[in-house]
Amino acid sequence: MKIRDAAEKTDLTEKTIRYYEDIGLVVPCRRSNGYRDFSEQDVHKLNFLSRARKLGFSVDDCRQLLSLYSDRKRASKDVKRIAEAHLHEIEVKINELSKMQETLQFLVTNCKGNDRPDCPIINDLAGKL
Amino acid sequence: MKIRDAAEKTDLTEKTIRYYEDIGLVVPCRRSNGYRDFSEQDVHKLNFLSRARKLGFSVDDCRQLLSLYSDRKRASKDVKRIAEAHLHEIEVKINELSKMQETLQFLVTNCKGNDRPDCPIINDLAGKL
DNA sequence: CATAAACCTTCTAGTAACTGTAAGGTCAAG
DNA sequence: CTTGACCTTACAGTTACTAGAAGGTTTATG
Repeated sequence: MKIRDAAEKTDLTEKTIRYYEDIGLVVPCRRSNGYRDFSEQDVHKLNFLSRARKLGFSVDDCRQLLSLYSDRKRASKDVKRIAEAHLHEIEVKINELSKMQETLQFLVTNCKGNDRPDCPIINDLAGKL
Repeated sequence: MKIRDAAEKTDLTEKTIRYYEDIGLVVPCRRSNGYRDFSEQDVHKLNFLSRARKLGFSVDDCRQLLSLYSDRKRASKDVKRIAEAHLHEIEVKINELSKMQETLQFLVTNCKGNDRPDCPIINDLAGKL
């Protein structure tokens, strides 16, 4: 299967698929003309990557997950460990963003948003209270 | 004031401050020996940047905010517009992360995390259900 | 059959916002 | 006078791609 079809089947771009080959994640065979030839197996892996990335796993996490995916003797605790670590990162990010959101919402609400210069947002950023 | 002191007063690293000079955000004078010499004004601006970055504004947003900060004739609506756009981005990110969190939490909860290979996380990523 | 469109290839550079490291100049203290 | 703390620049690396250029191959059309 050529790269375009692989891209369509996996909801990845051709660029991304080539990139994943570059970094050694999924390396397809080549035809005699030099074109990449993706097997069903390759497409499965790309789909796996596509889904894992959409859950926010880093490419490095994906590499490990893909290795576990291909390992019939894997221990589910190894998978779970990676997922839990990622879950923790997500929680941390959500907390950070929520704090920003709260502060910003307060400032925006109190900003009149008119043609005058006085602005609680600027004041806050300037450290003036 | 030398860069080390500026860094301490603004909760930025020296690297970051040099970077901000590189991209033209805060450009201090130089002493005869080539050392940077930060004025109080410079430190105010760096502090402004430090706070804006901590609220998640992009460096590009910061550039605009800094310009508005220095503009006595600014209209608060210009500031508010930037802040609202950023607030919206934050909301979008939180929503994305929350979805990931929900899915991942479900999968992690259902993974036994033992030495056996069967794993709902891997199954989900593989598209098997 | 020629050619043009559609597809494929590699390579380099750019993105965001820094961080790390190396090589080297300056200055105050002992 | 030399040691150590501080300063400088410059270049590479980080993440995960994306854009674009230059060019080879295949397929469809006139």
